[in-house]
Amino acid sequence: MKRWTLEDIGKLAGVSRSTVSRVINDQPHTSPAVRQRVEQVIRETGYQPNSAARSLASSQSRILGLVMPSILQSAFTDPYYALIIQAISHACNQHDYTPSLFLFQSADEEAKMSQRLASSGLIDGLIVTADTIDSQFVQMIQPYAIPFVQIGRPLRESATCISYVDVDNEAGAYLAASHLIQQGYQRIGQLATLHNTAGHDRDAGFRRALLDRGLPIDEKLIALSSFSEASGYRAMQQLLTQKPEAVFAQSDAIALGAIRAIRDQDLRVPEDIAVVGFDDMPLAASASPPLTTVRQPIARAGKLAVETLLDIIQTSPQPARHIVLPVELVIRASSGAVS
Amino acid sequence: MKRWTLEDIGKLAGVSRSTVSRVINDQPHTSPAVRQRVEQVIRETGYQPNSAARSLASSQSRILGLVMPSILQSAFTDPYYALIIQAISHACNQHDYTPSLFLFQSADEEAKMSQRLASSGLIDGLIVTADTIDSQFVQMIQPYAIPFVQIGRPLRESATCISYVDVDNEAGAYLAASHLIQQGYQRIGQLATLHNTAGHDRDAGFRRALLDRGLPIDEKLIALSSFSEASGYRAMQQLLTQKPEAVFAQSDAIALGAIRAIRDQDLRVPEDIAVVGFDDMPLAASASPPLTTVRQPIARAGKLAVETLLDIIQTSPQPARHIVLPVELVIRASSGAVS
DNA sequence: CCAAGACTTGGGAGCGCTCCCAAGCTCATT
DNA sequence: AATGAGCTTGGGAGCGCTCCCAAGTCTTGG
Repeated sequence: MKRWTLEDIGKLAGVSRSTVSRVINDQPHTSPAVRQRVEQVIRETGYQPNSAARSLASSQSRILGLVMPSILQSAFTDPYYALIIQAISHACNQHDYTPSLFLFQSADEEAKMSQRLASSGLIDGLIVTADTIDSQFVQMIQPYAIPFVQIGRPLRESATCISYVDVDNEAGAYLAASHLIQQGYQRIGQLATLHNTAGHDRDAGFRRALLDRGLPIDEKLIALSSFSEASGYRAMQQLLTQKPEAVFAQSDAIALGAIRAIRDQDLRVPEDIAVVGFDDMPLAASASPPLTTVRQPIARAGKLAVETLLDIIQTSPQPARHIVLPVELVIRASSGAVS
Repeated sequence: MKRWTLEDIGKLAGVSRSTVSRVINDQPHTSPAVRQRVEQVIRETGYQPNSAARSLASSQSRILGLVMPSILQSAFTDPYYALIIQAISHACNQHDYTPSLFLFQSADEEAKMSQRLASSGLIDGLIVTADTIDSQFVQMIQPYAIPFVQIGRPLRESATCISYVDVDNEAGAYLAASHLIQQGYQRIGQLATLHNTAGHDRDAGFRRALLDRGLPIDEKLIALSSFSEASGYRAMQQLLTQKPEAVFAQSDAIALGAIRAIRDQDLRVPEDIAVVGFDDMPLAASASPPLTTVRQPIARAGKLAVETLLDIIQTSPQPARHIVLPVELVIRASSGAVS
């Protein structure tokens, strides 16, 4: 299969390479007849412009990088990441950008790669999933001019100058806890994680709902987990000693682990203990019983992250963009509600 | 942050750009003293070579593409894909290649992109997860010179000229079914998928084990599923009407769905029905009960796919490489074994 | 009719690097 | 002493494209 160049196509169509370039880049100032002739030759030859030459001449690669810092490594099988990656990939396809992936195994690797990602011209911009409390990656790339968007809220101290796309975690947890309270439950536990800002915000929303409804906050009803099914199982086993009537789990994976722990004690969901999750993963609706959960618009977040990044690349970095997407409560059987 | 060029670094170090190029590319014929001087200037300036210029001049991008055809779209949250992607990404990092991702939404998109992927110089090679029966993507790129490796066995007709990395699915299913037979079970069901070659091979191994041990194959004990937990649940519900004593599920996700269906009927695993899966996903060991399963070396497969592709890129496409990785049976509680 | 502006086209130059060959120096062998 | 081989260094050229400006043609308004 022959590699054609602009010059080749120009000769075949009887025009210059400049004209061919104008045609493939949809620029004005080419007559319709000439345009048609060039497009015909392109179709017949299967010509594809050389990516490296385009990048070098135009100073942009049309490649976006998706970065996952090393501390997310063990959580990577959580469906949340598959859904985010899928949404980002599809959005890139829509906009004629290529997504590339940077999954790091160590902080050293991150330090080594950050400079190269920011300076080599390999990528036009970055999407960073870095709402974890102790990730340094964003700090490392900030001195450079490379455009980036964070998925998840940054810490408050740096939030003003960092563009991010987040979901309203606090409101979601508030909805979940309020729903359980409205169902009449008083001893409401939480399976919480404090590794990232999402975890903190969900914890805050849970606490606010209890306070707003005049319920006391019993710290013994809050067990720490990480965002995995197995970790949720262990945390729920611990929480069962406190005899909660209901439990809010900060993610669906945690919720499924909690359900498994409850059933392993021959208790029933929701008859003995009601459960609410957060995410509305594909698995939630088909769980036993179907899971009441807070739906976060993951696909939408991924899409918006790409679009926000392209906006930054194409217009200007300032002002920083802060997008917080609404969540909604999806009531199914696990909370004992009659829906 | 200034963008430095080879010329800049050469001037600062008092050498030509050719010498700087030789230093950053680890080429011989540069004196140690000069090398050191250049490296010092590089450290002080933070110089990063421009990727597009390198690609254009050297005719290689050092970017590998990972392709997932559109029919895998709905299965993408299966942890198998996260693990494969993670392994591929890490192997790319080790070899100083950048992974890029092509998740397609339609066959049209695939057709449109195949030519560009194969011809634009954007990527040096492709890894294709395309063992599904009706994927056309591999056929579309074959006329081009682009190096590629398939993950999963191709159909027999095209197997000789396509390089692939697979696991021994047939042997794995044989082990699983044999284990159940050795436990004394006679009415052994299967939750099967026939969408891809892995599914076919696992079905073949299951059948061969039964035949080898003189057990009849009862087609009513084989229910069709796809590779998801929910689909496994539904298929198991169907299979329960046939009263199996044990069941081999072609993946861990299917097995977890089967376990849930069994428990929803107030039956116990393994006391009432034994279950064996395939994959050894992170979830398998921590399931209730811990899942007996066939471990496939996903991380190893992903790594080998990258290394095989680099070998093809760096040496030659022929002969095609066929790598089949061994699997192993991991005995836990779900099959009723005393381990 | 003339001048100015808009449209169309082509060619020079540059983007930042790698590849390749020429030139110079040093060392070893005859 | 002369010659050849090996090492080191530098500069020309090219990779394939985009950007920019010059030149030519056509249209419109005064």
